[in-house]
Amino acid sequence: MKRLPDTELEVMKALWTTGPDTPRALLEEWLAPFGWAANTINTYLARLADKGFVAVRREGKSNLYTPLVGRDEYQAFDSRAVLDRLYGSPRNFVAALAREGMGQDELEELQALLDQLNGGRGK
Amino acid sequence: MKRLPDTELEVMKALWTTGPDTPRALLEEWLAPFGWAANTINTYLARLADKGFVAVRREGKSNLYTPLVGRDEYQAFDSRAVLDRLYGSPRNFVAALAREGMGQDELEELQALLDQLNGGRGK
DNA sequence: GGTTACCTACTTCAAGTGTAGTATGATAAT
DNA sequence: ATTATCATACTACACTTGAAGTAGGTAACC
Repeated sequence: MKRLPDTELEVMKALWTTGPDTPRALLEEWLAPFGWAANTINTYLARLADKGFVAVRREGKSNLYTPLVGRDEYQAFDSRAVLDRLYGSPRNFVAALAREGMGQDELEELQALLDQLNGGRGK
Repeated sequence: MKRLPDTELEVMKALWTTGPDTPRALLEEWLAPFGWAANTINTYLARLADKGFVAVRREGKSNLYTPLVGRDEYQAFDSRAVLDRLYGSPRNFVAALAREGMGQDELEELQALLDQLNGGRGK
């Protein structure tokens, strides 16, 4: 797997949220804020298809694109790539966030998750 | 600040580790594993200089490059960019790592950091 | 049944990245 | 001085990414 560029990732995020969908619907329902031309979405979807991230199927007059890589799967891959690239360990990553000023809410959320990850394993 | 491409980041990592240094020394001492041609380093350093990440100074017969952006500073910026791009919160990022299989050691390190971040704040 | 509207496939184009070659000037070695 | 060496600045070039334009098919419209 390879890391996706920003724009393609945005399209994937839309697909992960909505499930299989047409370019037009994606643009109107999820990607409107980017202000892309209709064709632009098609370009990104074609590239994602090339890379094997989505499948294309003809559905009536439009194409229907289906994600082939799940959000969880991609995140698992990407998060590890992030560490390898610059941080080395989860600890260093979170330390960097802390320096930048992690919100109190974020900190608590994280703590809760850690408790769960550890507690789940039974001490 | 903008996120750096992989190769430029590798050069910055070398500079962060070694401090101000010449291209040749960087290549031989830190970047040899990449097998780059000598000129390649120069290109990356020139690009980093353009972007304001390093300063150049003439030192005898060679150039000496000094990092202008600190590792901590860059990491603080980058880590937040990572969240914005895909995860939304530290929690989600760590959850992704956990799915991918975080090591026991990594987990403990992280837990210790969290204790410290929280404990330091009293309570 | 020609025009309109929409859709996709293909092409384009500029900027950024990965990687290095060439030209040129200074230095060191004969 | 002449030549071999090395460092730097500039140039090159293929590939990727961000963004969209164009061409050509099908369906709907009147």
